[in-house]
Amino acid sequence: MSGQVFRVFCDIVRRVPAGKVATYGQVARLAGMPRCARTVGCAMAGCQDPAVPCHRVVDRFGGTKACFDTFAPGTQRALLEAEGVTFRPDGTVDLETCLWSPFER
DNA sequence: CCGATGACCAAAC
DNA sequence: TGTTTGGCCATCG
Repeated sequence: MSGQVFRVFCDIVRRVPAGKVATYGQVARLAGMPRCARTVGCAMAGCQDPAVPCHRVVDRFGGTKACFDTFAPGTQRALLEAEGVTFRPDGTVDLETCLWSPFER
């Protein structure tokens, strides 16, 4: 919570409904910084705020392997599946079905 | 206190 | 059309 940008990211991630996922680039774009996708992940890893569903934020391909440092392997997937998010056979989130649209809620 | 790195993405060559 | 480099903010060392 040291920066205002950080706050913006949290606000956007917080408005992602259960059963939907958002990409780092999407969140960054909504925050007004299209090239600040890295900061989003960094902020999530550094903050880990319980009010911010970091597990609903995935990379552009729907992969969550990069989160193994913060989330144990399979933990994030279990949370998303519990919320109704569908996964592909390759272990990535089905963005075609569960990608969150910023225009809805 | 300063330098380097990082849960990434998109534009440019 | 594919590959490479740049960039943004925060956190770690």
